[in-house]
Amino acid sequence: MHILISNSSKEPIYNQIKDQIKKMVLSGELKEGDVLPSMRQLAKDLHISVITTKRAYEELEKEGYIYSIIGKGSFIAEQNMEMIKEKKLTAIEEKLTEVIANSKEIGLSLKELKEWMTILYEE
Amino acid sequence: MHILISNSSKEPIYNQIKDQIKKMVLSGELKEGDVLPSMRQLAKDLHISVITTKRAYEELEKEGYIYSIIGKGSFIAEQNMEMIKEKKLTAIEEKLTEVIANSKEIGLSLKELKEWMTILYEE
DNA sequence: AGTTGTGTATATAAACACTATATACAATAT
DNA sequence: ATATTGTATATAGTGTTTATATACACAACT
Repeated sequence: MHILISNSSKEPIYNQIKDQIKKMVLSGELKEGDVLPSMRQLAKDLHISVITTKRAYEELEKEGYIYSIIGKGSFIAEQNMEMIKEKKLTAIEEKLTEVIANSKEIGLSLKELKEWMTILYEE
Repeated sequence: MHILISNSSKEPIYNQIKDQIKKMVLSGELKEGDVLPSMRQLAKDLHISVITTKRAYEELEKEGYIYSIIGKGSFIAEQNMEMIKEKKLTAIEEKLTEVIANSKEIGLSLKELKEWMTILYEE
């Protein structure tokens, strides 16, 4: 369970924490039931305030990645992969719809759009 | 040339002005060379500061909708379709990049993405 | 030339949002 | 009981956004 933060990064600390934990969940490095460092411990390790780790964990909980229990600790939540996927798919569809609307406005063909996407995908 | 502002709106004043002028340009109500109210006159009419009208006009100029000449006034610019296209292309690229990032996270392949896009495009 | 009407630049104020914090409170484990 | 866990409240520091006053620069018109 290694979390690093960069003070020079423009990303806020709580976000750096969130991203790293999310990544570990998505990669399978962390699995359902796994214990996370306590807010206080993590705060001590990173030399930041408890409130900041609290914020990171709180948002991760809202997004369904972890859950916390007073007196016990914080844990990786049931991997509701389907749910996460669903959310991302919805987001993708929304953006894709906008992209297509914009493309049609300026007469960008489906073929051109696909070619562009291929280039971006492979970068 | 009627511009109205709402003080209760959450939209900033300079943006309300911008949007209304843009709309008139895009609808054809205002055409190349048409004279806009002077910054001072508009400020007086709307009971706001010149700096605010200045900001609206300034941004409209940056976006290519109008141009201003010291001592003369502000005018509707040549309708530069190319420029508008360029902007849309940039917007498309940004969204497409996000779409691809999201797709990779959940393992959506380029092929699947293309198929999806085809469906959305043809709807 | 002088006056008036244009747009412009600088420095500032006020409101708001965001990030991070200290400190005290509440529940659980031992 | 005591230590360890998460939680709630109130606050400080920072940066961004919105709007302003005031003085400057250029052009048109007597």
